[in-house]
Amino acid sequence: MKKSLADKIEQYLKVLIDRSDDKRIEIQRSELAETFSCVPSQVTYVIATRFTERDGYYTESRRGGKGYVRITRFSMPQEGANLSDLFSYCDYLTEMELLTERESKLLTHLLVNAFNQFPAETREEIFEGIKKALSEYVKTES
Amino acid sequence: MKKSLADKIEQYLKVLIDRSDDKRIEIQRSELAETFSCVPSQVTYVIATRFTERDGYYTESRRGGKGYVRITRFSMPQEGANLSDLFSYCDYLTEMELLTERESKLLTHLLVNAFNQFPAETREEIFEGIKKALSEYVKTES
DNA sequence: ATAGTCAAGGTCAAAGATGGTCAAAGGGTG
DNA sequence: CACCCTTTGACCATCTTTGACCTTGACTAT
Repeated sequence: MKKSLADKIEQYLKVLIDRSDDKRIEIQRSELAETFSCVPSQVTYVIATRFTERDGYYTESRRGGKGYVRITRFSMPQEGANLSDLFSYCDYLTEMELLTERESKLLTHLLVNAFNQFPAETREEIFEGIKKALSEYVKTES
Repeated sequence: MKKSLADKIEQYLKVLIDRSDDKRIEIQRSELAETFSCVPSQVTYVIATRFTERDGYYTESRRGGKGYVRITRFSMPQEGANLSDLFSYCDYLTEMELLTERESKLLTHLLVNAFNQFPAETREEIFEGIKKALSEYVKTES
């Protein structure tokens, strides 16, 4: 897939967050713009479209000298999904009104019942795949 | 019988999919149109008529800068039975009004995207499990 | 304290870049 | 000829990139 500038900046920031100790980074908008040779508002755009609460992030910022933008990931990272993780993710999506009660119930039913024949590690991989696909889905679907 | 442009584009895409690792390709509509010296909507036409769900393909796209069209083949000779089975089962449940359109779409997305890291046999088992759990679900839910 | 200056970040709308839709025109085949 | 599939193009929807203008906060000179 060809990556747009916005995609690249998004990825860059997500790697930074992954590497951070507390899933939180502070950047300077203009500095990042400089790094990617773009206008500062491009950074604002990326944050506005890819680091929303829906996506599991919240942001704070301060203007003026020594300003910053802080991004914190509050939802679970992609790795190591387990059943209860996915449950809370479903709950979360339901609260955000990205899934209906019924949809959440359907998913929950599947999660509990559909994969019992697999060993624990396989199930974990399955859950991980579902989680990723689910987060893609809610992004495009509302 | 003479091969139409649409036929050529179809063949071209199918070769690309065959060669791909995961039976999934991403193209740019306008670029492909350029390659075949035709209007972009020709590509849309080919995809709409020859890469349907019935044919065993699933497509997604994104507009705007660096947009793309992604085509996934889910129906490979050996494993196709199950996934397309599940698809038609979803369709069936939707027609019976046991699932909503949106629920069916959500499931379809998960089916196509969540399990690509697994080998075909595992996927088949997964689909089987899902099908069972799904049929239980709709029983309890009505 | 007060006001001025400058260095951030924010907003918003326009322009650019793709893909989608639909209906009309074109062409081949029975 | 009639029908169906193909080809085109005008217009639409969505996502990205850019830039002009606005707001805020820290620091400094008075």
